[in-house]
Amino acid sequence: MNISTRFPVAVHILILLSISQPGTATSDMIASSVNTNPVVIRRITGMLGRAGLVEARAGIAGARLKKPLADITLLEVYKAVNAVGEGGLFAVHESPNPNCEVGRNIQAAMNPIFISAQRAMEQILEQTTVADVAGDISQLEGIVLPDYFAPTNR
Amino acid sequence: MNISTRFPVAVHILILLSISQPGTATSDMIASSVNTNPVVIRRITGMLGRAGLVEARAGIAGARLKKPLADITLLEVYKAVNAVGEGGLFAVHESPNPNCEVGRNIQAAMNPIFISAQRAMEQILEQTTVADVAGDISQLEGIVLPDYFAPTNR
DNA sequence: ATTACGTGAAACCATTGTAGTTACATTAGA
DNA sequence: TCTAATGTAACTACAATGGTTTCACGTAAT
Repeated sequence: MNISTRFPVAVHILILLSISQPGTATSDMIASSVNTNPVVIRRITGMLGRAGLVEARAGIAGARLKKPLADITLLEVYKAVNAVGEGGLFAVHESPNPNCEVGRNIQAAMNPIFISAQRAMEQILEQTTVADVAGDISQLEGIVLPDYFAPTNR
Repeated sequence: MNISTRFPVAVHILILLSISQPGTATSDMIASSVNTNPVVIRRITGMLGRAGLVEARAGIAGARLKKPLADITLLEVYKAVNAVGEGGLFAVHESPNPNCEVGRNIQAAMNPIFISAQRAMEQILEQTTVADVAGDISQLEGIVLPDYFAPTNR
């Protein structure tokens, strides 16, 4: 299995919000860029709102960023959309046999490795901001974007 | 979503195979330690066999390790059981709108980050062998196991 | 040879997460 | 008031996972 597309879609949404004139990035408009249904966009925008990354109010077109993109790491977005569920990235097999020496210790033995592997992955996401991604896009386009898209410390 | 339990179960299987007398670790016996169905064990053992980590033959009880546990990294096991599917750890939203500057570049912009995040996670798995896990188990048990369980370079 | 045991594999099912879709109440603003 | 947009619930389709049954086949012991 792999990590939900909510994650890249959320990044897509944030970038669109930042480059759009206020009130123009409706869920319909965003959906046509992402190529999905507006309700999917509203669901994800809602998660971003609950995480404090954007502010969206019913009836008002277009959500508003609550932070500049340069202050939003990919890790924040990833967590906002619950990209990896409760139990962590790695699933464990439940209730192995406590009467077997392997069964009763395997989870304790593997857990630290799972934790550090997941953290290693998340640390990469933490080192990049959404502004970095937007900057890469503008480079790919050969377009000059405002200052706040300047790449950070990569 | 999270990574399949096939991964920890496969590690469990390998350790059981190594500490069992030859021919005693049947899929039934392993299943009772893992607490699942014997067919699930055979399915996973089959994947380990196709990856060259064990050798199992129909009619012969218990698979045989083809390498010492100290020579099997967790990454090898993880790949053997196809813990992360074809598309990689991170899913991308398909066919975003090519008429939008964000839509037509978002994948190219995010892909390198996805790649390196996944690789960071996998590198942790590569640094640990199944023998290390077995060694941790024996430590938790306070049991002394044969030399080939000695922890490697952690 | 027959029998018992174990593996390999196919087939089926229930569960879960994801994403798409429809429908509708609610809110802001012209 | 009317329009447009959001928030949310509900339903659907689909895929991956893991459990289960069933059966053919291989091995080994009697």
